[in-house]
Amino acid sequence: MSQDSPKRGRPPSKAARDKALSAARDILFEQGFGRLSVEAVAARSGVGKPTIYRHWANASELAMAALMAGFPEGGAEGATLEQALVSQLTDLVRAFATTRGRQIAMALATADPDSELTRAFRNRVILSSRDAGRAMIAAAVTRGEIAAPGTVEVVLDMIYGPVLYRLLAGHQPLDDAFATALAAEAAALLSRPAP
Amino acid sequence: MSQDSPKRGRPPSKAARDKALSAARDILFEQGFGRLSVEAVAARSGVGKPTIYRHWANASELAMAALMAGFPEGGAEGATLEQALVSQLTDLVRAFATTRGRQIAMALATADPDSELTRAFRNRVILSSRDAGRAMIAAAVTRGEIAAPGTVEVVLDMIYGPVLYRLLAGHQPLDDAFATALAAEAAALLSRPAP
DNA sequence: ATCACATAATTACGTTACGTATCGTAAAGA
DNA sequence: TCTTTACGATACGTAACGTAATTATGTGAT
Repeated sequence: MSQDSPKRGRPPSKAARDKALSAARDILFEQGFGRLSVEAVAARSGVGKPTIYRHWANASELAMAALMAGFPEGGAEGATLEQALVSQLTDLVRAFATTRGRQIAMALATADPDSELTRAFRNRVILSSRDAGRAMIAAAVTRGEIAAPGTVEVVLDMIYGPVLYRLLAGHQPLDDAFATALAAEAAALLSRPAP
Repeated sequence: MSQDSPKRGRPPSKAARDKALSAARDILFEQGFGRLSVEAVAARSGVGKPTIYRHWANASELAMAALMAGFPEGGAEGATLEQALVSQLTDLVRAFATTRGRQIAMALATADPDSELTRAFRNRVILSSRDAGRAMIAAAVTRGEIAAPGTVEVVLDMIYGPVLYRLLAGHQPLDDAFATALAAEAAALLSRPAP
């Protein structure tokens, strides 16, 4: 499908799209989410405002698109579950601990939850690590390293939820030490023999 | 301290403050966070705009103040750790699952993290349940119901983080069933014998 | 080559909300 | 009464919104 019309008229300029995204990213890093407006991106990039609105519905979606590019994949490697978790959670925590992290949280919270781009953003930023984690747990179960947990989805929530929690609540630091401790605690609990 | 001046001049009107808060809450529930503006609150409440700015720095702070009132306390009761957790997490999940929940997340993400009111909000909404949880775990340890976990703070993150995680990421439902499953999984993992 | 068409950039517009300043009025203590 | 402080009303300049009209430009079809 989607071979309906072999393209009539002037094609959308990938250059304009990239210039807008790049300007949005610059503004996000330099001035933060609050300063990101469609007008500012238009002014900085030289791309016309209507063109930006042709690509994204509002500033939140533009922000998400800009933040999505260059976000690390969720995968990780390691011989044991704990090693794999440490590696993955360290990457994740580092990505969130930068200025980018709070901006991502803002974009997530602000954006329309049902939007197409919001879903893509969640898949890329939130759920990819989660999927990798699901595979890691399955592998550990097959290895006999841990017993199968009662509800895998809930266990995944317990592993990845804390990262967002610390970012938003800010009650405790979000750093490498936390990533290590979280991986260790999760692995330790899961490694205990099931009754 | 703070007996500096035994009050000169016209005292701030508690009535005006309450009217503004109540109007803000109404707008939040009827139209959501995006529609909450200082102007709208002023128009709806009859309170002057400058008066509102005298009380709160911006719309986010006003929203937090409005949301803070009427949020459930974090406490919970139960003979076993799991029972207490089920009760507490059900309350928490219900509070977040309503429209209010997403608005709270938005206010949290949007507001200045260092603001005075933001800290108060976090204490009230986020950390009170966490503190109750810490007590519940300590009690369960003393009862011999569970072994002492490696890092209590991390375990608390693993219990309460998932709620915010599901709210923001939206990958899985945030409902009573989830509260029950989360409590069960946490209690089951903690109840396993330490190696 | 020329036509039809979709997109580009520019410009302008009406709207909403911002946060501040000024004003005269109202309520308290001195 | 006088002083002080907060009140409501109003007005202001600024910023950004999202849309429309316009002209220019690049591409496939005729």
